[in-house]
Amino acid sequence: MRVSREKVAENRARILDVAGRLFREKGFEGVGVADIMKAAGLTHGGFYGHFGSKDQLAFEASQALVDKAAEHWTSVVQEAPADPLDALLDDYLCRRNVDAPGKSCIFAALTQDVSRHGPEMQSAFTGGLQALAGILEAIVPGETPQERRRHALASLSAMMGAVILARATDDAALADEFLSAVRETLSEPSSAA
Amino acid sequence: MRVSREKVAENRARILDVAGRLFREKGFEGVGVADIMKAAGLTHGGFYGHFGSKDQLAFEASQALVDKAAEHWTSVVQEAPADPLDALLDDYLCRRNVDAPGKSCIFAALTQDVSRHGPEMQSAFTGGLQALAGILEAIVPGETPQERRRHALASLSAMMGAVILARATDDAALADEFLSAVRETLSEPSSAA
DNA sequence: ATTATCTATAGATCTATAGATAATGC
DNA sequence: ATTATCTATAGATCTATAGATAATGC
Repeated sequence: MRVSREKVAENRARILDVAGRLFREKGFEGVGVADIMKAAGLTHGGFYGHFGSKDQLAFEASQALVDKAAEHWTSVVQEAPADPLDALLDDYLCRRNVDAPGKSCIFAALTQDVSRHGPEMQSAFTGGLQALAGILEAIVPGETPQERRRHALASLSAMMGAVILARATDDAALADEFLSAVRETLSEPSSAA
Repeated sequence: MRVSREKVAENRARILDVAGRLFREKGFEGVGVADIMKAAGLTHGGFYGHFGSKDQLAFEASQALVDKAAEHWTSVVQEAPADPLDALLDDYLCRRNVDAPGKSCIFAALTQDVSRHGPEMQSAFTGGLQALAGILEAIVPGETPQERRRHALASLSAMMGAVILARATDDAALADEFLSAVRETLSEPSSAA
């Protein structure tokens, strides 16, 4: 059952896409190659024609999601030139984001998994974090570049921390409190101090 | 090879202790029952005399670590009545904490794993997060209880977010920046605003 | 006699590979 | 003829259990 060259590229892209979703939902170790291929509508054995190993897929899918996150943040900021920080906070700190890990930020879903992985994966995450920090530096309050850098990294920690904690509780009210607490704290100009 | 009743209790406690360390280091799915028992100096099969399943061990070990975290925070705060918030920030946002996940805060190590688990585990986490939030509420700046509550949840998000992100990067300078950014932002009284 | 632990293994699952199959593309 | 996918399976690993072993505690 050979397929056209175009279909091959399509299949590879679909495997990457499905893997990105399942990894974010279940973690790298919570999903197998067979699960991914089945969700992509292909057979288990066909996987190794596209990727050398599950680890290589995990790396490529993660790199793609890291890049996608930076692109998404850039577009959210560009589409709201009047109040880019508020737009970003609204976009990130929302229930939809908390409830759909398979469709949202890789950092909120796989950071702890990545910290247990090898240096390639951590290098991809480092690049993504620097990119997001750079976007924030340009829009957070602060008198000096140092102040804005510090504020950007603290904001990044709080935003991702809030979503990560909100997902781990079965108390919906507490989850919402995490989101709104960070939302309100970061949108106050005085919090830059 | 039967052992004394006292030894049995000791063995059970050691399994829990070793499991708590290995789970924090490698995640719930990254370590097996055999690994845990070997690290505890016992054989694989003996496990099921102490716990009904791996999942039950994961729950009991997590509950114990959640309780331990709240006790630790309480003692840190009590030992520095002059500046409890600074003491807590110093204790939490440090390299030793980042570098030794097996010995430090369960929330910084297993929160994303827990968000993929069942409601019992999430319930244990919820209780722990409320306890830590309560400790923070008493020591963060803020005029009203609402303001302190909000500040406590935002601080919790930033503290845990910083350690989680610091662990996922291979760039030691960036990791330190996350820690110091949150450290400095949260210790400034004006940041409560 | 009871029972905590050990030895051995069943049964399921997971990654990866080998060879067969069948449609594309020279 | 080439090659992307499929079928089938090897080999490793993981959870859990059954029966044997040997030291405790009535």
